[in-house]
Amino acid sequence: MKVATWNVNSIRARRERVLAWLAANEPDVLCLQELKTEEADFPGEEFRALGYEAAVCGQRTYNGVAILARGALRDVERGFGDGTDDPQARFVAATVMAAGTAGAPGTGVAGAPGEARAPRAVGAPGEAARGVRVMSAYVPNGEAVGSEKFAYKLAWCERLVAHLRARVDLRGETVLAGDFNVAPAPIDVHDPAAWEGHVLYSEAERAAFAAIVGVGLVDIVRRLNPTAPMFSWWDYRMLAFPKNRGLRIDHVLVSPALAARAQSAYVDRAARKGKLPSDHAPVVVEFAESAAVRAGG
DNA sequence: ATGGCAATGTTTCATTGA
Repeated sequence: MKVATWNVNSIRARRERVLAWLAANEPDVLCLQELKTEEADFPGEEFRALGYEAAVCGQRTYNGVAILARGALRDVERGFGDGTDDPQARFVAATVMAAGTAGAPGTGVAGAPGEARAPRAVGAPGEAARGVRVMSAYVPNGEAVGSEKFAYKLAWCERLVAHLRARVDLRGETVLAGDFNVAPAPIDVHDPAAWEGHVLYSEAERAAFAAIVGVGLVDIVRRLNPTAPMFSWWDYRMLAFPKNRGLRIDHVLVSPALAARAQSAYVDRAARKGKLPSDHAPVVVEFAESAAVRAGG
């Protein structure tokens, strides 16, 4: 199973780039952030033609998140459902059925490049019954430390923690992926001394991120890559990308059951290149097939 | 301390992002 997350900075502006990336990389799950689009304008049919179902929590102009997956999506939840009446579209969850049980690149199950295909059937019975719970999150930017938006960011993270504790089964196979807008440690910042105390790399934000992980999740990209920076975002300005002045702010957090199956993780820097890229690159994690699937169901 | 780049709607500039 291959799972990815990508802040695309407008799905309408990045539609062709995302479609091409899906066709070339064939992840089982892709979490998207910053759609900047209502669900009605989300290009769902084009993703369906590539074999992906979509769960979308959209919004005009700002925010917006989605989950794309090969195979059926069940129990879609938009927002935290915590009664705060928050209009910002920053969280969507869905259960992906039998992700990764078939259709890996080269198997031919997914069809020839460019060939329209329906979502593939579920695989092993045990896997299909259980599924993988996937959450796509777009943590607020926070604008500046001490600002009103910064307070909203910290409060939003507390709401996320409450949601994870109350509503998510972390004993199962669970993925929380997205743009967290927090660099957790010095290794995640190109110049930690310069960034210290600024938004994205302040003590309060690092504590908020630690609290999210602390519910019982694993920062699997860092666990699999203990010494590499793994930057996922570079400023559009100042030649930040060619100079590799980046931050690791997009994360894939997984439950222990899934962490045990994780094999590799990487940032696809190639997707940040070329004309009109997003300022974020996709973060990808690959998992071994579950024991039930390896055994043939 | 500032601006630099990009997308969007409020469109010939302001807002937001990170």
